[in-house]
Amino acid sequence: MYTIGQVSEMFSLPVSTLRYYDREGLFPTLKRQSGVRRFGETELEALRVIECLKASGLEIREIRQFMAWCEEGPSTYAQRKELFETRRAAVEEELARLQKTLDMLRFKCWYYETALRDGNEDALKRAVPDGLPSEVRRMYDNAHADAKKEKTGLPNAGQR
Amino acid sequence: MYTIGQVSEMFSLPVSTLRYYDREGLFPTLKRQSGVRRFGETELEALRVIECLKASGLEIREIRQFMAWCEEGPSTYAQRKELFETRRAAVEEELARLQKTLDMLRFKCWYYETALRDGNEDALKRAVPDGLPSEVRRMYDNAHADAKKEKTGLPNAGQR
DNA sequence: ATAACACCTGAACCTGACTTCAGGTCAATA
DNA sequence: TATTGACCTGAAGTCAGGTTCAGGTGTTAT
Repeated sequence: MYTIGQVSEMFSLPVSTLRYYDREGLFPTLKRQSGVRRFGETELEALRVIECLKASGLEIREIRQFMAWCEEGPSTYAQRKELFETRRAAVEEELARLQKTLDMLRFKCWYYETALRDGNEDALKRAVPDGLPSEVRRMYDNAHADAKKEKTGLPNAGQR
Repeated sequence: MYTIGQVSEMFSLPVSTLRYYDREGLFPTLKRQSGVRRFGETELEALRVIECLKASGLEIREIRQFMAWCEEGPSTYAQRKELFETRRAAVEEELARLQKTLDMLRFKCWYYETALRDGNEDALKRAVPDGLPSEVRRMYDNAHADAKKEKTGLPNAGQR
């Protein structure tokens, strides 16, 4: 059993955030000893799942819903499974999106390396996009290909 | 040359967002004809870069800084290059983080598929983690390996 | 016993990124 | 000519996800 301070250390999360999660109903099974929260294995695993679902783009209130389903028992297996399948698809899309972002960034890195060497963008501006080295051209093309974007609900896939 | 409405269509962004970006100084070269914004190729490319930098975790004010550097000419090549290199590293880390998230999600999908088939979690709870099929075990282990997290500044890597 | 320390609460506050609102301009069509 | 539709502005509002604050409790080292 751990105190809030220990859990804060273990997960590198501010104590205030853990209290906020609790207030939001993310630890339905959390117990107290004379007012003090005691975190057990259940809560640690819950926290892992919370971080995972948050990274997958879920909002706090939806995570609370999931935790409520867990409390309800076997009758909600189907909903929980569906939730994770939806999240998996969302994260797979997000990965593809980030790959594209990465190609744009790599292209820009190459671009400014070259500009810095040349001292200006003159040759560069003439070369883009048809006179680019083939590997650079690949990045450029991938970065500029606009895929129809779907809203997958990944508002916070990164973490502060 | 395009109107704000056309650009809104092309990028699937609300008109209000484009005006907000303009207000925030993200289109330093944007011209107007009798009060009406006219977006040219420069602005479209700027918008592509904005979306890329946003996806990489940059805040609006830092994107504005970058746009200002672009206006300043060759003397800022080094800063711009460094910015993109930092962003590339951040996105590479984020990709790794998302991969781990994905393994957790895949594990949970398998878990609830099994629970749904069994009607309960009894056998499952006994199997985790040592009695898991090897592929599932791999996901579980990767998902539960805690890497030291660095703050890479990717607060909004997903998009609404 | 008194100070230090880690915990507690409810309420107010903060931030970033938009969005909405109220009121107005302008060009083209019915 | 009058109405429609797309544009404009500055200011205020919204929302999620925390964080901070003021004041209080309880257990352990000096």
